[in-house]
Amino acid sequence: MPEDCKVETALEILVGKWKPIILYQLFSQGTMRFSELQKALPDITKKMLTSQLRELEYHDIVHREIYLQIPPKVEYSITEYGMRMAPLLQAMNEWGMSHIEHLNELYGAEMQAKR
Amino acid sequence: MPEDCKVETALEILVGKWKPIILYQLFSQGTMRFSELQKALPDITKKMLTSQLRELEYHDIVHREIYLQIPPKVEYSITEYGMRMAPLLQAMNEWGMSHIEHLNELYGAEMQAKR
DNA sequence: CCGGATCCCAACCGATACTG
DNA sequence: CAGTATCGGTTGGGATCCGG
Repeated sequence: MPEDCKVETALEILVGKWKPIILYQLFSQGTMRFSELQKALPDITKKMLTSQLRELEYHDIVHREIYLQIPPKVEYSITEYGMRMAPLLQAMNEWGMSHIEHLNELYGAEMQAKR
Repeated sequence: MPEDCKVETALEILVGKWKPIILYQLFSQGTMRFSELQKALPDITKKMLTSQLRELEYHDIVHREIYLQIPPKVEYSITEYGMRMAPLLQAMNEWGMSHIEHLNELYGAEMQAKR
């Protein structure tokens, strides 16, 4: 039965213009401050960075640590549970890379995996 | 470097309100006619079914076989290349199922993995 | 420094009607 | 049967400004 397909559940968590790249940063850099994420992702607005992080936090993928001080300091990191996503992200990344090659073979290399 | 993250490439192909369930149908049923897909997905409109299938076809995941006859007959199936997505979809499905359980533990079972 | 609130636009999606 | 055309609603995301 179609209801048994939970691919969409996995997608929910990853879908969002900035989520994959945010996760990539946190996975590779470890703990990062809000401003460090901003620096790493120059084109994202504060609003988007906040909302994307909040959704990841809701799903227990990202942990938000608030330091009560002036000026404020907030650090983000991958949760222990979030670490369990690593193999999946790795698999998606590898599949994505090979798919880009495949598209180049199909349609030629003059395009860069645009759809 | 962030540009090496191709998770988004994999997402591009799966994102779309009906793509996962369409793939689920084709993977489990094999070849299906347009009308059979419509029957299996009662809430999808022809327009959406067509457009989602076209995008999957562009990415060489789905094959479209047209029979020139009256009335028309068109069959859709997973391409040989598309078959290589099976392990990834399987992994995403399993991760999704376990994540639903995890959310239930976190927030209680009164909600069904809604965000 | 780390956001929230508001407004706005573009892309996505649905309903309906029409066609080879 | 298997689509296309058109229109209109909804939602995700960006720009800007305000606040603790």
